[in-house]
Order: sequence, then structure tokens, then C-alpha cells
Amino acid sequence: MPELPEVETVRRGLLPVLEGRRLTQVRQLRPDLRFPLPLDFVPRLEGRRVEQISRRGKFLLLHLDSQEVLLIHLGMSGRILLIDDPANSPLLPHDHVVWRTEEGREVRFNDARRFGFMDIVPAGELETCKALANLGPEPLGNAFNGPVLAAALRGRNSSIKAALLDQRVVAGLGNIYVCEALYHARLSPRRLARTVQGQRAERLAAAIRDVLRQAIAAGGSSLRDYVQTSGELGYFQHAWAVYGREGAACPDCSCGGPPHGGIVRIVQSGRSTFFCAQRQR
DNA sequence: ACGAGAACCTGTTTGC
DNA sequence: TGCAAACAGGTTCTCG
Repeated sequence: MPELPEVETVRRGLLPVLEGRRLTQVRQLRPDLRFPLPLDFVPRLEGRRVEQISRRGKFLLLHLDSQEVLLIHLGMSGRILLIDDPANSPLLPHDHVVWRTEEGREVRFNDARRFGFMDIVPAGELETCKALANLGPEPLGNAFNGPVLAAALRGRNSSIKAALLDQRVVAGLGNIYVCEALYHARLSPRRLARTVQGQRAERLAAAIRDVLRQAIAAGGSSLRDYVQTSGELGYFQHAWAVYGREGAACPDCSCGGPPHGGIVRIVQSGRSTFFCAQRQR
């Protein structure tokens, strides 16, 4: 579920509940998620005030008044659930961490597959901590553009699809938005990454930004309709051009759909890729 | 050193 | 209908 737009949507949903609020009670229901949690996970959080909630790539960052930061990665199936009435809301299967605020509300981290993880690091070490140190530029930040992307792809012998999934190249893309961005940039997912230079890199950087911006806008609109920050995909899933649309006609070319054209599914490094072989070169 | 594939988990969907 | 296989939005480790 969670690529950059979904994590950003969760962040915005958490703001009214957590930002500026004190964590009066923290419950840790198991010792580990994907990795072991810090042994003093609960005491380092309990009683702390959340001063700010930010995001870096796919990481949620809760900045605490103890000058520490709680890092949360949702992995594949991680969800953040907002509970207004904890007394009448029993724990669900796979609820792993529960934060209660002084207002009596709860925020729960639920993750069936447990690919998600958390850590607590001193604020001063945030940029250099293991989780964030190797992340590439924020695609929606000022430091990301065609030349920067081209430089990151230079010399790369993998497919452009695999390169964009590498968080060191650019932070926050996952399988869905890589497919979508390559479609909008008219680049084949099989193209060698190092051949994406100049105008092609310019087109791709622009496509990445456009796709992410639109997805965030769609996720944001769904938040107004749902009480819970469930982490579900927002309306943007209805706007996918290629992802999950194997066999459909390409929405923006005259390939005419199957059997001679349309969206095809291939497997690259073990993961599904969707694209239009006519439009993407 | 680099890139592809396996591994890590559990739930849901697909196909025989 | 029932069961097994395939598949899922991510990251990290191993192996060639």
C-alpha cells in the first residue's frame, strides 16, 4: 500500500490527532516488527509530546520534545488506524503498537505481514542514521530535477524500472508509481537506466513529480471522506494508466489494445511491470 | 562491485 | 465448492 503519496496522506491524517499532543500511554504488543524494536521503545515515547510530523521518502518522522525522532516505515501492509473511542474498540489482529493521546484517542500501527519497522534516533543523527543516510533526493523537493536524475542513473546497467525502485536514486517511489511515471515519460521499463539522460531524464523527472502530486491530491481528497487514516489507497487508484490494467487499451495511444497492442504485464526482478510497448520506448 | 533472485510474513485472489 | 498456487503497494541478504 504505501509509496510516497500514501505515506504523505497518512502524515496529513495524523496531524490533527498527534501534532502538538502528548503520548500518555504507549503499548508495544510484540518485541519485533521486521527488526527488533529498541529495548526501551516504550519509555522513550511515553510522556513525550509530538512537536512535528514530517516525511522522508516512505518514512514517517515523529519529532518528539525529547530531541528524538520516531521513524516509522509501513512496509508492504502497514496501516495507521485512528481510534476515537478506544474503550469500545478492541484490538484487531496484527495491531502491534498503540499510542494513546491525552485527548483519549488512540493511534494504532497494524501490519499483517510485518515488513514494516520503527526506530528511535536522536534528532541530531536523523540525516546520518542507517535508515535515512542513503536515501536519494525527495522527488517533490527543489533538489530533484532532470540533471540530478540523469547523474544518479549514469553508469547504471540495470533496467530503468529497477533503478527507480532503488531508494538511493530517488526516495519514495514504489512499484505502482514507477510504472505510472515511466508510462507518462514514454520510456520503456526495460530500457537501460544509463541511457536515460538529457531530455529523457528531464521528461522522467517531470513525470515522477506530476504523478506523485496528482496521487497526493487524490489521497488528500479521500481523507475528507474517511474518519480513519487507514492508509487505504485514495481515489488515485482509479486514475492509474497502466498499473494492474493488463489487457486494457492504452489510454493515450492508438495501439488499439490486444492482441496487437495495449497494456502488457512483464516480470522484472521478480515484480510485475505494466506498460504499453507501443507508446513506451 | 554490481545486479538478479531469494527471503522475510500473512492475507486475498485466481485457477484448476 | 474446495483447495492450492499465485500474487500483493518493500527492503535486505546472498549468490553468481
